Amino acid sequence: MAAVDLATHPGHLARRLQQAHHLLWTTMVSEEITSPQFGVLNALTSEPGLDQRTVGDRVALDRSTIAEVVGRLIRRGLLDKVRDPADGRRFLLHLTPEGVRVHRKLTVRTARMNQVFLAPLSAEEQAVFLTLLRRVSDAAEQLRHPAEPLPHADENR
Amino acid sequence: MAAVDLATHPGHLARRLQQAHHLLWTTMVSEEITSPQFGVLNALTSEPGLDQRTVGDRVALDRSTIAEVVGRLIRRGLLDKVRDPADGRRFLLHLTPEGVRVHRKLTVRTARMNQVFLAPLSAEEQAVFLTLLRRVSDAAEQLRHPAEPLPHADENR
DNA sequence: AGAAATTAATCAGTGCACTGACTATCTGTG
DNA sequence: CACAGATAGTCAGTGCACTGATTAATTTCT
Repeated sequence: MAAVDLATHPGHLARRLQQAHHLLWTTMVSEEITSPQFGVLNALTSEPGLDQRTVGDRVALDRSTIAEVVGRLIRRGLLDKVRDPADGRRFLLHLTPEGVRVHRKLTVRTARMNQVFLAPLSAEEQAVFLTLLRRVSDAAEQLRHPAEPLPHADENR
Repeated sequence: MAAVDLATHPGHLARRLQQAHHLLWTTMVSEEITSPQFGVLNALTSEPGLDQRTVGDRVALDRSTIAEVVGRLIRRGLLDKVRDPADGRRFLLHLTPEGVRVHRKLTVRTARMNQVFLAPLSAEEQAVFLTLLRRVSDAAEQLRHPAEPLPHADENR
């Protein structure tokens, strides 16, 4: 007995939301380029020449994952990376002309997809939804990089 | 030039929300048992003897993923599966005593974790947040199984 | 200048997630 | 009863995500 209702668990709903998004993305945006990959292209559109780690920060991909995503984009010829002459640890990333083209094409499609995705909500609800998503995500992000020593719950009180 | 703001993209925020949840889960609930694994234990707590596919439906895991998750839970001794004598295609799943014990322990911790996760929102905001998450996810789910107005189509409001 | 600490990136290992192909079993209709 | 279609589960392949260990380059602190 004592089973809980997963529909009241934000973590479960977060996973379902991502599944829903994945479904719409692959049908309405692209089967080749994924949403995180688009995020990388987008970051390098506004800030060309960023290093790998900083791009990861911009699109919320950790150092291991950003390496894989960048690798795939390079293999597809959408990106290239060169060692930073000023700091030999870094690789600087730039979009190729093809990368620019793909980003532009997908930007239009993602806009349409976002509309469909949020269509079940009214305009005001959509705004609230995005704000709440941001607030919860940002708050947890603070825990990862604690600005202050966080009140870590006592294990067995 | 034409870069978009990912903070307005629900898909990006959904991914960030899941990352946030993962962080809290591993620190506050368990490093061994994952959230989807808990979902499976929970489903079998309320409905023991379900077959694999149905459990997958309950916790939103597709047929491939549920197979892997179930495999891990069996390896950990929290679950066992037996062929359905009435239908040789199916495996029926049951919690082991250890599985019951783990589910009970984690249930308490997930409740605490959910509180922390949603703490940045007021009580009313939390309710709104969960409702909006459900509505968007459910709507996209309709697209997967093309809507057919059936009598019992609205199982759960 | 030289040792110590920091930082960027890689690698190995584990787990979730989806698709498409395949096997085995069951069901419905003629 | 037989066979076509549906269903449960597996398997191979790809991609995201996190951790911990390692390597190489840079910065900081004596």
